[in-house]
Amino acid sequence: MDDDMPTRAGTAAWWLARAENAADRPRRRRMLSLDLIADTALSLLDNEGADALTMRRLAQQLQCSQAALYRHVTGRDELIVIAMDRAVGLGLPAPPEGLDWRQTAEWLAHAFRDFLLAHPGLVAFMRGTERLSPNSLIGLESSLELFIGIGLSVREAYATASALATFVVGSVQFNLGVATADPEEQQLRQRLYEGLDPGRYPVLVAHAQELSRVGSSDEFEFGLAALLDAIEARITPGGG
Amino acid sequence: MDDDMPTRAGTAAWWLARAENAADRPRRRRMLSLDLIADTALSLLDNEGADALTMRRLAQQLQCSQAALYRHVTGRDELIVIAMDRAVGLGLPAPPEGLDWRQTAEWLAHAFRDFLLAHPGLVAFMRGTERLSPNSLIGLESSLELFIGIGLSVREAYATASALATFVVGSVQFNLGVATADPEEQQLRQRLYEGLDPGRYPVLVAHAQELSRVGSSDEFEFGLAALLDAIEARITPGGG
DNA sequence: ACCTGAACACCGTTCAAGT
DNA sequence: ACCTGAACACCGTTCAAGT
Repeated sequence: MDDDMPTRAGTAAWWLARAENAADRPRRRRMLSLDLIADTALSLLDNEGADALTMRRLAQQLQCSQAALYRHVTGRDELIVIAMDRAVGLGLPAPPEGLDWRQTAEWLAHAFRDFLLAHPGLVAFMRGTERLSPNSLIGLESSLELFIGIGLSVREAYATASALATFVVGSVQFNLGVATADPEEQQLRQRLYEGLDPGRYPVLVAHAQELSRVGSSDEFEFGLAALLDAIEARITPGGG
Repeated sequence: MDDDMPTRAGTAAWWLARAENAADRPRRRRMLSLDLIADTALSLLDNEGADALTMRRLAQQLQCSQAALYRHVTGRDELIVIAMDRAVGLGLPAPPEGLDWRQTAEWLAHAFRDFLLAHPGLVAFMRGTERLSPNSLIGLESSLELFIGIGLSVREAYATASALATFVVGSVQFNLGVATADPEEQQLRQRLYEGLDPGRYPVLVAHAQELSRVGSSDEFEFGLAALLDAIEARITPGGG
């Protein structure tokens, strides 16, 4: 019906259309390719930050005209979705053998978090539009196998995998501009808490120093352990 | 030392400077005020989406010049942080009386999530820069009181409150472009799963229909329950 | 058939010039 | 003392014109 209406990048319809058109996509003999563009976008993000990901700079980096990019990509949004799929592939390596389900989930969560922390330019662009991308689906598939394998229903397994992914990405995103580990930042935070009205913020004022020292890893480890505990409770008879 | 270097909006140093300068901020007798600007920004976000939040459109909406905005705000980033603080204030109403700690936390999490879902234009701008804002600190203070009140340490209480906030915001953000409840979207997702290579994606192919029906609320409710269970385990002797 | 220069319609931010 | 028009240096995207 509306097949010729432009579809927002990242939607199911968009991924479907991509899969169906994979065959007759232009086989380039030139240097410029979608893969090269996506890789260049990622390195631009790493080297110069999120603001540097513009079509102009990308073209400059690739030594082509801006317009040439539009032969491989319908626009900036699509480019971002494709670049994020690549990033997911890089951030989700295969876990080591011989771990039990909990260790596996924990290992993957830490691996992806560490990857995002090492590439802070990426994380601003993770908005769920990459959830249906090939590499995300590989991650989803193995998570589902893992959780169905220990006895969760398909629905539970999906909700579980999804909540874990949400939490890992969300906790990095939500701490992007905070620098909780920097001692100077901590001291400023302490001063901020101490200077509050003790009538309205009694706890923050009373525990200013201790609170200013809690970092984003504390938050992450608590949340991750909580989610894993909940899975464990769900597969233990009498639990939950 | 570097007090006259411009500080990034949302950092502790920035909020500190704001608090200290509160006294001698210009008392405007004109219509234009920071509050009005922030409110207009929020309504622009609601009515026209995230892309519409530009200094130009804001000035147009307020019937002033673009340059006039810069008398109240150092730039767009600062405006966004301030607007997000307003949003947090609107999204975190006081919970009803008579609830126990778990019901309270649950109520607040749902209230904030519902608020974000009702204002999808906002959530893209929540990146943690508003974590130290006045209204966020009000929420933090009351969460800390809640969790310290049931026996958690200060550190645990902070990590708990933080993880909950992260998960609520993250789960909305991570599902922004997904529309999991739309039947048409679900059907497209099912087709996408079904069309995958059964060798590489056996679970996704086998359970395509069921998986395509799981929505973002399933994910949210699982995660929220998990976090609350973990708190409960931590305060129950012998738990955790 | 393929690529590009140049344009279009936007941005955020600044500042000389007005009143 | 306060405000603004107009500019500056950028954007994403398009398309007539080149080879």
